[in-house]
Amino acid sequence: MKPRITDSTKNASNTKPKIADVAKVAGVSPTTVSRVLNNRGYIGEKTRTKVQQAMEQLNYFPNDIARSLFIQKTYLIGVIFPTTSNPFYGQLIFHLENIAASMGYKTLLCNSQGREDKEKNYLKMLQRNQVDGIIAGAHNRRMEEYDIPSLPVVGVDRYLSENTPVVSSDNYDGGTQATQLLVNKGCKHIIHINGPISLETPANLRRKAYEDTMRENDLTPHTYEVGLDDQEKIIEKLFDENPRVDGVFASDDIIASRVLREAKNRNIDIPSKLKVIGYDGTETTRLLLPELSTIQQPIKEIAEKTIEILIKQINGDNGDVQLETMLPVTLIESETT
Amino acid sequence: MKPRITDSTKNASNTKPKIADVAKVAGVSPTTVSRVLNNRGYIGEKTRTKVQQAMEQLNYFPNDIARSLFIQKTYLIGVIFPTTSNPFYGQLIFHLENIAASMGYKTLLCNSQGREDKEKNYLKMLQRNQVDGIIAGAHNRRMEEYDIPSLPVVGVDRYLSENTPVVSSDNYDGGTQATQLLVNKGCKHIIHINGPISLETPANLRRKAYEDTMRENDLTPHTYEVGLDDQEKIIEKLFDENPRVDGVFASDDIIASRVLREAKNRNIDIPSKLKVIGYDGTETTRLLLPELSTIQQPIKEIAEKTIEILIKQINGDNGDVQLETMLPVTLIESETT
DNA sequence: TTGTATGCGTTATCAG
DNA sequence: CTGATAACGCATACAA
Repeated sequence: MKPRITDSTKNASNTKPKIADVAKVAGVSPTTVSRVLNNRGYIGEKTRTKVQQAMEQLNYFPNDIARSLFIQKTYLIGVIFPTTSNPFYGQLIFHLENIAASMGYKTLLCNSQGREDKEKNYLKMLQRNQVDGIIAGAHNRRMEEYDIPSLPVVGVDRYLSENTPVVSSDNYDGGTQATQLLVNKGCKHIIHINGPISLETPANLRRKAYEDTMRENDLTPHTYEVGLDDQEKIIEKLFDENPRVDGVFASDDIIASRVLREAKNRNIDIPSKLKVIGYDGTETTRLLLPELSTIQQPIKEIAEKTIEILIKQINGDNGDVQLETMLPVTLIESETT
Repeated sequence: MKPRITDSTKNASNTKPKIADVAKVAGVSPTTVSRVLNNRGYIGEKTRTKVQQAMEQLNYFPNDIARSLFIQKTYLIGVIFPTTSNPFYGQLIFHLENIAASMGYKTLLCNSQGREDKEKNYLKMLQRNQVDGIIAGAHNRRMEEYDIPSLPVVGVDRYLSENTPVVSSDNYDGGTQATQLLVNKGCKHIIHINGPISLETPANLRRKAYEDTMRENDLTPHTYEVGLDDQEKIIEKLFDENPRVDGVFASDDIIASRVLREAKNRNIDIPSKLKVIGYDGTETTRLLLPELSTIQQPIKEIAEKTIEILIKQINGDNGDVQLETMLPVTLIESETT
């Protein structure tokens, strides 16, 4: 009952055809084949079609490895982030790959999991693979490993090293809008939750904006720092230590969702007793937790700007790349405020 | 105030050092350098250290492109899925890349967005790049394009072509468990929501299991088909047409979350009036929507098995690869049932 | 308009 | 134990 495997007429021999094979079939020289492949120089119409037919017949695919070796360019970019599993990075990487592909670049994916050793290994791997550029938003502190001579690098929401361009959302404005919204809604005891301040990231501006806005409104700022694995514990502590808390600005939507959960556990009504606002506003979060108010990052625009700057650098236009780009955020007011 | 850029002592010239450069510095032949690089053949201890020092000094990185060209192997695998933005694919791709990396393979990322034209382009791109293998779970129907002579391919939850191995969760068992749970909880009017049946995917077994289980319990199965863009509309229709519905088995958690939302809009209490169960159980869903009961796929195990089969094929062990692998699911009972 | 020869950086073969 | 040489598949300078 198994369907028999029909003999493919495409390619009798099992080795991949190369330019020389195409040339032989078409009755021309390898150079000519290369010419029709790249539309370079003058070629007769008849020879062109002859060659194209030969390529069809042999099911020929150009070998980009050999080509890369010769032209000294791979059209490969490395993309290093903690994990595609996270909705923000997943969506960001989707757009990065998508835009890169539309410009002829291919994406080598690296999930560093926030581990410095992995990140360094990936960096070496990418260099061995002769990538044309690197996009990263992955690690803890500045790494001199990112100072690679003549290898363009762009950071997303992370300062990678001196002189490495960074693209991010307008974190200060986002932090201000989030905090001010809670204030406007009458919250008096507003707490901020953020990642460790030791991470040198533009996202720290969210915290600064929070603190500034609190002070401008004669309120006392209070920030809790969380890591990746201690979020639940810290949030419990937050509630234990601050029974009067009536507003929380979480630096991302995952943390915000954990706050909502803990509030539910404690029978604290949202939003009458406690208002919560997050940050990111990914598609997935909007879908699964639409009731969460949040500051939405312009993820697609961040990706576009990042690729634009990277490719500008790859092409040697180093003159007019700005070191820091901040894109506008959008306040999404929903049911938790 | 700008910090001055300290002259790097690593590499004065701006061109990447190659084996010949290392050889020159170490005072040996390129062959010898290659030998210490690959630990091949016999090498004197002194020459080895001499060479290693030279590599350090020049900050030498082997050129994997050139190496690939010679050894006829790239250690590259192509990964084609609709989008990393989706929590299920994001998590799956994370594990795939992670495991591949641990085995020395690099991942070329392709987001096909469910579009056949994009998928075909990616397939060509991957072949031009001489990938050693392809993992895909991306498209609508079988494509003969996946029948590539001597290029290993493994599908995840998708039948790609005859003779292409597939790895998936045990969809039939998952569908049975989900449906039976609703039945056990007393639901009489259980509706199933699934993707178009025209997709030739093992996930269709979820539907079959639902239908079989319903009949075994003397209930009438009723399935609504949704695409990517019409989910909200179809779900509204479902409620309009079935006022007595008291149970919904959605074929993924995103759909399930939309059902929950619509139920809320209509003031239908969950779970007393309506019970809902989804499918996937990704980290993100569990985090953002923990109240949702679901059938959890063993995503990491799926990734492991997929890579195992792919690499087995890459290594030419074609004998004992099974065409279809189904991994066990886990019922997560939460608050929506 | 087309063909010949060379080299991209690496490794394997074979000789010393 | 080490070195010279050819070849992987391709694209360019140069020749015809």
